Amino acid sequence: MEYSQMELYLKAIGDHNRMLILKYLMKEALCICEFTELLDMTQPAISQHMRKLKAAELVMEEKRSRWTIWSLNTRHPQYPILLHLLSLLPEPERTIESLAAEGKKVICE
Amino acid sequence: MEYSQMELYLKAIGDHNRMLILKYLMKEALCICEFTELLDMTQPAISQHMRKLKAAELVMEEKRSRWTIWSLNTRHPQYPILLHLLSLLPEPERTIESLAAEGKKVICE
DNA sequence: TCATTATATAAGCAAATACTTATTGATAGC
DNA sequence: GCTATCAATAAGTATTTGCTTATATAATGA
Repeated sequence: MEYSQMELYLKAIGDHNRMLILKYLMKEALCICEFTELLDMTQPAISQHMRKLKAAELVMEEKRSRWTIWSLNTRHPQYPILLHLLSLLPEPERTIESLAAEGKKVICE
Repeated sequence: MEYSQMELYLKAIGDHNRMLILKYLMKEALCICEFTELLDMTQPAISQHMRKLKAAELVMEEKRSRWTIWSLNTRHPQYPILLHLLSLLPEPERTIESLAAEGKKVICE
């Protein structure tokens, strides 16, 4: 692995919000509009984060009509390391389920 | 592990020059003046990098008279992960031995 | 076809980062 | 005590990063 690749990889993971994104994706595939509610962030901010995670090949996207569904790239050579790192982190407070209770449940497809 | 801790940890590792520093420290403890030659960087730049690695508890320092000897923190809870990540990287081109051949061998202690 | 929805992209801004030159602080040797 | 050496720190600069508001693009539904 090139140094530049490792730098891209670790920098992609090593951001507070992107770690949260990855923690959520461990459970299930999600779309941007779900993340905007879960993380209380603007759509472009989420989109930029996904662009970085995609560039590092940590996530994959699937277009489903007007929705883009994001999931973890389980085929990544270092996927087990990522899982290990993420397992060290606390579970995020909000869940898709708690969004419903807040009346913020979004519907993707 | 707190999210902020993980961020500090990954950001500390995720820099090209700091990865090189860590690769060298896998082999042996070294001082700033050795790094300045190995990495062809200024002393303050190296010092700032060591400050970041120390803040993330990845390295430890030992003062020996006028020299500060740096070594990996093998007691770090995630030390095995660090070793694994570093093992994925190519060996640095310069070595302490090649410095001698270049007439740049420095003497610490 | 037009309006709506989802999201990528553009442009700009503030903060963080990696570097530099200069200075300061600590230690050793004479 | 003075001088030399090593390295931490200060201050400044250029670049990168994470965010915003605005806009463009793509897909769906009426």
